[in-house]
Amino acid sequence: MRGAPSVSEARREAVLRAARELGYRPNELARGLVQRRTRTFGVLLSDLRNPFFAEAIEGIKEEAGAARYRTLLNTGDREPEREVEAISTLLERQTDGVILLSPRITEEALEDVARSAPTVLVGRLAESHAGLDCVVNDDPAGATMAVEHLAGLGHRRIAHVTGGNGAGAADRRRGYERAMTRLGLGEHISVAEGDYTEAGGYEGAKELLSRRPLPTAIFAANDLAALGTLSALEEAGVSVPGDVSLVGYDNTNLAALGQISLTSIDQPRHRMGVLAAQLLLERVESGRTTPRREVLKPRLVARGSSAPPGG
Amino acid sequence: MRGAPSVSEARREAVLRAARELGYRPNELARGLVQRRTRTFGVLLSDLRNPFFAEAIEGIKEEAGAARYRTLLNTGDREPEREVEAISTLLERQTDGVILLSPRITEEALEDVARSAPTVLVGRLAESHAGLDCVVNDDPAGATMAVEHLAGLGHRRIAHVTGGNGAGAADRRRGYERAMTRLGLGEHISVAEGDYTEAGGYEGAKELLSRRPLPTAIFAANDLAALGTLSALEEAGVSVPGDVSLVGYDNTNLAALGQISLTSIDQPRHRMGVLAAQLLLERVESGRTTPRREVLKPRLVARGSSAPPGG
DNA sequence: ATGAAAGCGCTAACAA
DNA sequence: TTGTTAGCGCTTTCAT
Repeated sequence: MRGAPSVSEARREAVLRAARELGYRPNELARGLVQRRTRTFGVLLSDLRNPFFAEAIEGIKEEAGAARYRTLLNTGDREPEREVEAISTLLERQTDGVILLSPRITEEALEDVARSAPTVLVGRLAESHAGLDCVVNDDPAGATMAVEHLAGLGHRRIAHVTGGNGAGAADRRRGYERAMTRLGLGEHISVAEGDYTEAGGYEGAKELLSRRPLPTAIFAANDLAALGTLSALEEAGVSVPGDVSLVGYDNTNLAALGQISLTSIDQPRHRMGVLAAQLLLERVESGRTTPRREVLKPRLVARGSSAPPGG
Repeated sequence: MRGAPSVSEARREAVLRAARELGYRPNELARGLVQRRTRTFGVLLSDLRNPFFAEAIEGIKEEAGAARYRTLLNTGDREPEREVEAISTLLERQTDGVILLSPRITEEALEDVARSAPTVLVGRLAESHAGLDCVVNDDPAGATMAVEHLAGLGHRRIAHVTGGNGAGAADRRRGYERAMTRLGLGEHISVAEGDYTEAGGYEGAKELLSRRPLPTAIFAANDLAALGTLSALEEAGVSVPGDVSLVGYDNTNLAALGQISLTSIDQPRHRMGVLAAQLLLERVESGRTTPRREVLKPRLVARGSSAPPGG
């Protein structure tokens, strides 16, 4: 009898002590089966290598923990199908709800998930609002900030390494293209595919370096891609910010490293995690079903990787 | 009837189709309850910010997946008590076994876990062999390599920033001290506490910088700590490797970044993950109970952060 | 090849 | 306050 309402003190202690001695662990499976809830949230994170998620998860755990919810993590290694599987693993264990951090799964798979359990999507907007909440930073605005920052420094040939089919990548790319057009730099739009990873950024940057004229600035879709870009530039003997300025996205701890000193667009990760957990709690505890969207403001953090061209 | 031995094709298809249409998901809790096994491994990782674990987990997932085992992750944010809780969350959901990646929990808590379920400890050796397997790299040997590398370059005042109470940190520290003594550099032993994080490395390096004479080389207990050390050095206007050489541990992707170019001791992370999963599978499937220890060889990867002193 | 019944470890509802 | 009973969704065993 765990946490029963009316049991004598003596008995409770005796039982608890005995349990401890026997190394008893309650079988949460059985408990969950009868209670039809497990007080557990499932969290899918798209990439264990991206430090962006660590802080978001801290926020989730804080908020969930305060409401006495446990958290279970899983990852699908950025592969849509593996992500679906990873989410299934979570769902089949009857997590009361799931938070999907920047998943790459299709809209269809997303709707399947949302139909199965309360779902909060982070880092990406669902096309259909069907019964799931979204927490994002304003990607188009963030991309615009990056472009305006570089243009403000005097750059015109500003290129972009995308996040491929990653969460929010399309919005960042569109934001870049629109900002360029709006600033009258439409003819200088130059886009290379990446995929939110270091390797992807490296390949994207190589592609950009093969084009002429060379860009004087590059906006990478996230910090990881910016690091890959940095490697490609260095390898090609292109100095940063001397020859090419660079701006990333996420403002992870990597961007802040002295040797990297990457100008980056900050997302309020911790806050996003907290918000995601709150939204999920609302759905699970208060039974809210009307979908909600939270769009947070990004913020540019200028560092050493961006400077006027030809500087 | 999932995967039954003898059901007519027609029926099977019909049922499967209907299930799909209804969005049916099997309740693995119920299944696990009756089968008394869940075909799920729990994995605790100590730090989501440390890219070291990403590859180890890939290895685990590969090997476990091949044997049709699912994987569930959790983290305790490097706090011993939270780790215990995170492991409980895993265990109470009846994971068939757990893999603990560099946990900070006490030996006692570790034994509790091992008593509850098949357990494989990675990154740290258990004092008692009681029914759990260990997969580690040879930390004393790795630390020795770091010291010998630096001494070979001509350094004598080689200091060490520790990993605090982190997994394997004590062994790395001892390896450092012994190697220094063996090389006749005992009087130059200088140790500052860190904790396997960037912040810890930063603080440890600040401490070292406050001592006189300054070291000409620093061996940091892991790459994250080395990054923190790098920040502290840069802040103090100390150039690397000009004034001070630096060696890390883990050889994460961070060490390989061109701007960082950190000499580091490599651990075969992927292999360690594969091995851990294999050991756990042996315990779970073949019922092995005799404990095993796998000690893998580390390897020094020299990069730009280490050079002869006064260079 | 299919249906019926028992039971996994737990909690909820009720009776004593 | 305590003991008893039923049943969560599934698999397994035994009849049919």
